[in-house]
Amino acid sequence: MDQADHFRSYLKENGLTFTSTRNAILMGIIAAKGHFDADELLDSLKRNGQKLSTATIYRTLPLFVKSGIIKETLRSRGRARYEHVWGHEHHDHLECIVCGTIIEFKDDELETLQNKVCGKHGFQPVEHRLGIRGICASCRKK
Amino acid sequence: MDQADHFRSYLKENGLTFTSTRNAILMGIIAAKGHFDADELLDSLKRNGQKLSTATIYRTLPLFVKSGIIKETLRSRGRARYEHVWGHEHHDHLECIVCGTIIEFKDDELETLQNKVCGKHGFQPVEHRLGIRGICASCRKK
DNA sequence: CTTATTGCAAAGCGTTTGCAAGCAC
DNA sequence: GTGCTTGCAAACGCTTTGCAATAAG
Repeated sequence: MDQADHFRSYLKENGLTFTSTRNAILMGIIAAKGHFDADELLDSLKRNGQKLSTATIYRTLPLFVKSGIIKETLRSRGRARYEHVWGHEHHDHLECIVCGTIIEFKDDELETLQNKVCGKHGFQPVEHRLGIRGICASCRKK
Repeated sequence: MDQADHFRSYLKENGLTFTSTRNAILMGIIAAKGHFDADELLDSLKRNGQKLSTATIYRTLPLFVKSGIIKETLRSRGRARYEHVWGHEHHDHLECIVCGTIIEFKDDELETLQNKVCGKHGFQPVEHRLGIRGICASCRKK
């Protein structure tokens, strides 16, 4: 089952409809390949000739989050950011404070250790966000 | 040197003044013992009879951040949250999505591992934020 | 006197919502 | 038809800013 099907069933289960607008938004999410915010998504869809209002974007994004297609990540410059998770492995971020580049990484040991910490506190993790800010390799050279 | 002295010198170095209003805000930060947001800080100071406007709070908090007295943490419910770091050890957060409780923890292994990951990418970390959201022990029992 | 600080009110900005029109089933 | 969707514009909530008054050195 691909993500369009998955989204469709999520909607059906909740008495909602898979409209062409929602399909267009899904295409936009896929096209974003990774991270985006509401405004970027809206722009990219409009540039492709899609008729769309901000209200619709803001009303639709939570549906994609609830269905597990995307998830919210750390906000940046005052805006909520989203990450396409369907078909993408979980990863964390290194964010360069000089050039703004975001490096994605995944470290199993780190994940394991986090779960261990949760266990110590009787805490059942649902999701985590790890963002490390610093200076990337190429900016350090300069 | 205590934090009031430290803040005072930070201000002096930047041609700014240590006013009684700023002193009151510092007292409020200390009294908050841990985490707070602009609104909570404003309220607590006003309750104690301090005359203070929102504009001043918002203009002053960045000074405390830059001087290293406090730092911004993950926002919650749309508000920027701050954490008193002067004299407090670094720690990360477990945030319960049911009751909202924030559990602080510190894990050296986790820190070490994070630095190792940074090393792998030639990345020089400046700060990191790890927030794990999930369900706390007491909410799980219910 | 000169420069920084404060309060007020208004503006900003991302996000949300009420309402009426438009679609899907 | 009934109920979900959409766009528009207005509302919202947190944060920022312009301006004039005030305080500090």
